[in-house]
Order: sequence, then structure tokens, then C-alpha cells
Amino acid sequence: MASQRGEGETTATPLEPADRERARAIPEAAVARLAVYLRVLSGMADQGVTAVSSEELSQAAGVNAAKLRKDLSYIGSYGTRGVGYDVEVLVSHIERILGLTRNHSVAVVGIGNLGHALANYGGFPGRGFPVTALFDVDADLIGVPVGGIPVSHIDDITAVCLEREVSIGVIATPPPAAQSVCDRLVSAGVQCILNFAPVVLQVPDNVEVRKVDLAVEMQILSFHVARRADEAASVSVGNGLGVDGMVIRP
Amino acid sequence: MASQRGEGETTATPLEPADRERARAIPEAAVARLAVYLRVLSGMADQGVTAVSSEELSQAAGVNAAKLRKDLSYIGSYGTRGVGYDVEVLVSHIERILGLTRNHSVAVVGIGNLGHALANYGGFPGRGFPVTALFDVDADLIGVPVGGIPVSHIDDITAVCLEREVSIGVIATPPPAAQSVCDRLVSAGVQCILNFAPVVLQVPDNVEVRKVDLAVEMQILSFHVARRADEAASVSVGNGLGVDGMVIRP
DNA sequence: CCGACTTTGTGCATGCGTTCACAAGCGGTA
DNA sequence: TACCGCTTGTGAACGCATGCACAAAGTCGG
Ligand SMILES: NC(=O)c1ccc[n+]([C@@H]2O[C@H](COP(=O)([O-])OP(=O)(O)OC[C@H]3O[C@@H](n4cnc5c(N)ncnc54)[C@H](O)[C@@H]3O)[C@@H](O)[C@H]2O)c1
Ligand SMILES: NC(=O)c1ccc[n+]([C@@H]2O[C@H](COP(=O)([O-])OP(=O)(O)OC[C@H]3O[C@@H](n4cnc5c(N)ncnc54)[C@H](O)[C@@H]3O)[C@@H](O)[C@H]2O)c1
Repeated sequence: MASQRGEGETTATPLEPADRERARAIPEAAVARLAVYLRVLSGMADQGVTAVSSEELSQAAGVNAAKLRKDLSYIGSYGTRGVGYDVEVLVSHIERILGLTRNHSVAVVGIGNLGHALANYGGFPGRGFPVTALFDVDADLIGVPVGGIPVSHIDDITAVCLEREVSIGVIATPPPAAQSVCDRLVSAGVQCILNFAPVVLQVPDNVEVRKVDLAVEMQILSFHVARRADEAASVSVGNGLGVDGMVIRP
Repeated sequence: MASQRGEGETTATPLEPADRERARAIPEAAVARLAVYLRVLSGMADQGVTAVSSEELSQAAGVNAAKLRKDLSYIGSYGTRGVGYDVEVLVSHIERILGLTRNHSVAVVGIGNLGHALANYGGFPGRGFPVTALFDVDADLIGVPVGGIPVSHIDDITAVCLEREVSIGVIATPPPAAQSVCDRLVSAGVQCILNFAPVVLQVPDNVEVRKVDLAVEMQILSFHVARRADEAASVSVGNGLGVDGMVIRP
């Protein structure tokens, strides 16, 4: 905050702020929502919609309109007051901020149930995430093409990842193998990991990990059911009995 | 505070009024972490570990020790100062708070790539989430057993869900079908939905939805790569030029 | 029985994210 | 051109979550 003079005065200088500054300041939660807005906007563009207001877009994205505008303000001021946003302009700016102007090559490790589903999934390439490498230890799988790509042996992971410039590694191995696979990905230079194995991965600071943990998702849902059932019980009965008289038991 | 020696103990009991208050106040973020602690603790229990300190547990769960203690304090005071926590006691109390003292029957809708993986996955039943119903529209799939359960037709969803007391519905259909499937689940009385389709679902207030959106996860990773690459560029090049030629100030 | 040591549980400050409310700005209209 | 109605962009207030730091409360050795 050193450059601009004037204190809290209105930003009458629209071109001044640098994108890099902004990108650094975007809250993680907002980044996740930007990705959702992008998808909604792409859908609108496909249907020929060219302009959209914050109200419309926020409803389609399932968020509060004020939050949406705040989120968009993190990436710049690309709307027109009194009118709304140009869909294509917004799409291109969100893509730029999210780093989607270039492709990010993806490697899937562990071609079992889940790995097959991921490798066969057609939704990634179109969004800039081509799956370019598959790995497994199972000898029967090596060389077999899945979703058009032959499975490589896990021992070749470094060479293959470097060669195909893999930037995102997806871990779909059984839990015991996950940390070891992660370590190998990291030493192959992969800095982004999406982990499906229910394990807490240890990684160096320069590596970004996101986990998808279905059991945790279900348990969160379970918590809400329990809380709701419990509230109902406390209103109607007031003791430890469930709604339909069923005692909650281990 | 309210914890007395000798009362309750390790047996999971129905929520008492004090716990009910607590459950209502637990932050969502803490609930998600409790589920992780539970998994780590279960693993420890399986390996014969009987006691654990907040420091150990927090490292295994990949969080700050203070945060872990705060999270545990939301469910009560079950530790022993100077010693730590009894693994089994903690497990049973977390399970109770998360509503895992009873099974939650799961239905999967859309038995394609992903639906097959989910239906075949062995990790859910053991954690209290038995998959008891599968649905699809594809005539070729109806009646075919996947993971031991025959696929039902989507039109039978209400009857089957009621009969098997489904409490969690998993949507793994193509995006265009998701909202319609969701509506059907809701009218079948399902109050918890886990959605894999990249669509924003509209549901009544009494229904809880969680989404798993892989494209969004990857885009968040992409954002971090871009941010990092950008920082690196500004350090190594140091010419103060941004991505689009804008001047970046130090 | 005491005192030293260990670890929990939590009050408090801090920072982040969400929400509100409204001035600023733009297009349309007369 | 001047006015009007609409929508954006954002300062400011609020609320929630995180992390710190320490008193309270327990164990253990002597
Ligand atoms: N299938 C699901 O729906 C689902 C749901 C939630 C979580 N998960 C998790 O996702 C992971 C994969 O699940 P799955 O059902 O596909 O399991 P799976 O057993 O079907 O497949 C695992 C694959 O990983 C391979 N593998 C094992 N060790 C390896 C190693 N060291 N290097 C490379 N490959 C290795 C195996 O050969 C196998 O092909 C598991 O951790 C599971 O807990 C799966
Ligand atoms: N496969 C993946 O790895 C992956 C990754 C991310 C997201 N997704 C999302 O998950 C969903 C499923 O993906 P997939 O690869 O399994 O797709 P898929 O096409 O393989 O399977 C979809 C299944 O849903 C069934 N279906 C279609 N309409 C239905 C309806 N109205 N009622 C019931 N069933 C219906 C189809 O018959 C088919 O069996 C999609 O929304 C996809 O975007 C999948």
C-alpha cells in the first residue's frame, strides 16, 4: 500500500491496480466460487447469453449477490453499472486469474475403480486439464490403454512426468501407498496434488495438496441429520429418544 | 465441565441436553476435521494405540495442536491433563456427535463410470454407510448387480428409497439429469445429498447438499500454480512487467 | 504428602470472510 | 444537455474461525 496517494478515497483510477497484487489477495473461498461462476458463465455463453447481472449470475451460482460482486471485485472491475457484466469478458478474466490460459497436464496414479472412472471421464480435457499419463503397479495393467492412454509403470513416474510436463498429480491408490506415491510425484517435480486416498499427506511447502474425502463428506451429512433429528426430538420429546421412538444405539 | 467420572463413559449414549447445545454450536469446519480425527484415531486403535496427546494426534491429522484441542472441546472434555486422550473414548464420543452410532443407508444414482466405482468401493460399509440401492435409466443396467446390489430403475426411486430407508443420496448422473434426480430423491424423503455432477442444485431448506466438484478442485490448484509461476517470474525477471504488460510496483 | 512436570481446556486477540448499505457511474430518455 | 432509474463496486460493520498463551488439573517420583 505504498504507491497510491490519498487515503481511503474512491478508486477513480481503474487501470492502476495490478492483477498480480489482486491474485495474491484473493481468499481461497473466493477462488473456489470463481471456478463455479466460470462454469455457469460458460454454460450461459453456450446458450447465446451475452450479458448478465450480478443478481442473475448469483442465483444461477447459488450464492448471495453481494458476495458475488465482492468476489468479482477481487479480479478487477469489468462490469458496467446500470447494465451488468459481459459474459465473454468475465469468462476470459476469470480464466486468466485462475491460470486457465494454458493447459495443465494431469497424471492419474492408481488405475483401479476410481482411476478408471477418472481416466475415462471426458469432462477434464475440455476444461484445460488433459489427462496425459496413467500409472499403476499392477503388471496386468501396464501398457493397457484406459481412456486412450496406456498405463505406465509407477517406477517410470519421474521420466514420464517430466516428459509430458505433468503439473497435476491425482492419487487414486489404496491408502497405504498414497504417501509413497505422493513422494514420488513430488520428486518428479509435480507441485499440485489431488488426493482421493483417505490419508493425510506430508508434503514440502512448495507443493499444494487438495483432498477429496468422500467418507468425510458423508460424515458431515450424517452430523447434520443427527443434529436435525436431535432438535426434533428435543422439541417433541425432550429426552434421548429419536423421532419415531427409536432409541439411538451404537 | 459437566463431565462426571463414572457416568456415560465409553459407551455411546444418546445426546444429553448439554451435548445437544454443543452439537448445535460446532462450526462446520470443525465438523469436517472431527471426521478426520476420527479416521486417524480409528487407525491408531487398530494398531493397538490406547492413548494419544493432542500434539501427536494433531501431527497425524495435519493440523495445529491448539486447533485440535479447540475442536475437541466443542464435543466435551474427555482428556486427562498431563496425560492426553484415551483413543477409544475419543472415538466413541466423536462417533456419537457425528451421528455415526447408527448406519446411514446410501443410494447411488447414475451407475456409469463413477457410479460403478462408488458401488464397488469397499470403504463405505465399514464406516457405517452401507450402499443399499443403485439407480439408473439405462435398460441394459436394470437388474444387473454392481458391487452385489442389483440396479433399480430410476422410476422406482421413491418406493425403493422408502423401503430401504435411504438417508443419503449420491448423484452421479450427467449434469442435465442431476436436478431432476435430486428432486426425485427429495420427494422420496432423502434429506442428504452428495452431488458429483457439476451443477448447482436447488433444494428445499430442510435438505442438506454437499458437492464434490473435481473440475473446481483442479482449477483451484491451477490458480496456485499460476500465482506461484507469477511470483517466480517477478522475482527472477524483476522487470516489473505483469502478464499483460502492465507495470507492477514493488 | 509434596513439588515438579506435563498436557489439557479456554479466554482473548487477531485476522479473514461475509453481509449490508449506499455513493458512484452508466445508459436511456426527453 | 440534464435528469432518471438501474446496477456495480466497495467501505465498513459484523461474525466466525484460528492461534496464542496460560491457569487449571492431572500424573509421577521421591
Ligand atoms: N472407489 C471409490 O468410489 C472411492 C471412494 C472414496 C475413496 N476412494 C479411495 O480412492 C482410492 C482408490 O480407490 P479404488 O476403489 O479405485 O481402489 P482400487 O483398489 O480399485 O484401485 C487401486 C489401484 O491402485 C493400484 N496401486 C496400488 N499400489 C500402488 C502404487 N504403489 N503405485 C501405483 N498404483 C498402485 C492398484 O494396482 C489398483 O489398480 C483408495 O484410497 C480409496 O480409499 C475410492
Ligand atoms: N467419471 C469421473 O471421473 C467424473 C469426474 C468428475 C465429475 N464427474 C461427474 O459425475 C457424473 C457422472 O460421471 P460418469 O463419468 O460416471 O458419467 P457416465 O456417463 O459414465 O454415467 C452416467 C450414468 O447416469 C445414467 N443416467 C443418465 N440419466 C439418468 C437419470 N435421469 N437417472 C438415472 N440415471 C441416469 C446413465 O445411464 C449413465 O449410466 C457426471 O455429472 C460427471 O460430470 C465424473
